[in-house]
Amino acid sequence: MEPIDVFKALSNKTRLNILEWLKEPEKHFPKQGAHLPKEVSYKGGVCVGDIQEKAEASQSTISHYLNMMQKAGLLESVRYGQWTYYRRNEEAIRQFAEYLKTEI
Amino acid sequence: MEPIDVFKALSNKTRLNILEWLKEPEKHFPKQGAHLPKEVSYKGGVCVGDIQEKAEASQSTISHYLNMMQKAGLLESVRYGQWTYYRRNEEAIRQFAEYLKTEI
DNA sequence: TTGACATATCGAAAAAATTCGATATATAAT
DNA sequence: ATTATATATCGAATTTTTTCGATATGTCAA
Repeated sequence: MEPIDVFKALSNKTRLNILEWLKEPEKHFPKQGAHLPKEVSYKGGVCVGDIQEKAEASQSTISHYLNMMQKAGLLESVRYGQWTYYRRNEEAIRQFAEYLKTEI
Repeated sequence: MEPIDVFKALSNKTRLNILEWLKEPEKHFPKQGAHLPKEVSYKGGVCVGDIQEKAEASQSTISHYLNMMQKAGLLESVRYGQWTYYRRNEEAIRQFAEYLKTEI
């Protein structure tokens, strides 16, 4: 987890929004999980299409953003069938906040 | 203090270094304060030239960086004669770390 | 197996950030 | 006044980021 990549990932309003939305997925994505079979229920994950719709950018842009945020360590993803669900990587985020507090 | 501006300011290795160096100015800038009259002694501030020398970038680039970091709220500056001293804005940095911990 | 849908990847145009040297401004020293 | 020094600002070239539409890949349903 390179701090610089995290800072870059967070220096964009849309990406920052996505991270905040994913703190309370059920609040910001009322329809979330519609495609998820109950038995797997990827806790808190939201599919790309739902995120795209809310973020109002093109599909490729959002896909790119999510990939960037995942590489930075902020998000993690799981694929179920044709859907990819993204959720926050809380442990990594916590670590980053800790790093910021102690090192910066 | 716009979080996005802070994230942008921090998404560059040189600027991140500067912020860290300024945590312990006497350690990283042994000659610091050489120009400062004792009676004013701008606690912990380091002049642009010293920062530039250590950062190994052009004078205009460093001046630009410092200005950017100040606008973001990370640094504050005072001018004494022909020298401008920059130091960390600890209160703003603390606030930012707090924001990150609670909002992100 | 064909068609529909979700997401990822590609390639390119536009916008923004990086970085420099040159120059301007301000102060200090002679 | 002139000269030297420190920093800021300007203008431009280069690099990186943003953002899109088009296309590829993978999965599901009929």
